[in-house]
Amino acid sequence: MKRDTPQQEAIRKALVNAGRPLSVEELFALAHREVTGLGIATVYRNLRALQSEGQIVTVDLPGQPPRWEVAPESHHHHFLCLSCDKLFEVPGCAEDIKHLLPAGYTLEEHDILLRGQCDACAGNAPAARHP
Amino acid sequence: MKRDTPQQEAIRKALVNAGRPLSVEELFALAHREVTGLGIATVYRNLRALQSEGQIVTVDLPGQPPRWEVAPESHHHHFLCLSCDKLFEVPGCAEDIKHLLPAGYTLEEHDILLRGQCDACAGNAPAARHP
DNA sequence: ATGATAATGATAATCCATTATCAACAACAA
DNA sequence: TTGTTGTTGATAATGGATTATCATTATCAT
Repeated sequence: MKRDTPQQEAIRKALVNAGRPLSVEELFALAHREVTGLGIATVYRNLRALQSEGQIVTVDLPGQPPRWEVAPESHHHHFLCLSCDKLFEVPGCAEDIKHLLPAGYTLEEHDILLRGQCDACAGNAPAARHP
Repeated sequence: MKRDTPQQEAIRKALVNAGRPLSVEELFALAHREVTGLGIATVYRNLRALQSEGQIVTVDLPGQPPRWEVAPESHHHHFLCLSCDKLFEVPGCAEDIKHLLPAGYTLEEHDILLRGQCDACAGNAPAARHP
């Protein structure tokens, strides 16, 4: 029977509190603050578990290992900061992507990835806005 | 001094003739038709060489090894067929992606990836349109 | 409080894509 | 034609992320 552990809770809460997709490394660092001695294997294990429970989903980026976010409630895309390498959720969508579709092709899914400087790295924000 | 070889030419021509980004596997299969005995290491070697010459660029897809296309002349994005796994170039861009950008963030780059059925797989095309 | 056993942490093993190695081959200047 | 040496093909090695293993620990129904 399933059991609750501090490790599980630390990992789940880190994802929820972050409010943005986390890499395994980010997640490990955050959860490790709560549970000293946390092992990386436990992070991977619990990520898989949370995924199969439908609580979280992977965010695949070009040329990078996947990140993880809480199962989204609404359609959105992502912004990757080229300075701090943090990934952010951006709500909404670009309507006119459908105009890109060549004749004869059918569209089922799409991804949009924006890259640049996040507010903190662009110098527009107080420090530690995204801890 | 640099030397010309049938392997080099087969690899470069396969990319040019394909008219769309190719994976290493696709490229290897195509070039192997021209040069029997072609080794996979030669494919990787020549891809790197063509890249450093600026003739080709990588196309990074989420969760997949990179593909390769001839250095683009104009801004474009890509369409991935969920049936045949071929990647196609789609010209143009979605103008209103800039509206996605949160306040305080600055945009430097963006990627758009469409997914669905290509014309051949959607049943709209004669066979072998994209050999 | 205790026993059954799920979960953990350390780390070895695996998986895949890519790169390094090196003997054999082949391009090409002379 | 020949010598130099850039290139190739086969394959071992590498690198990085993820998974498996297993002894130990900790949860929780009883």
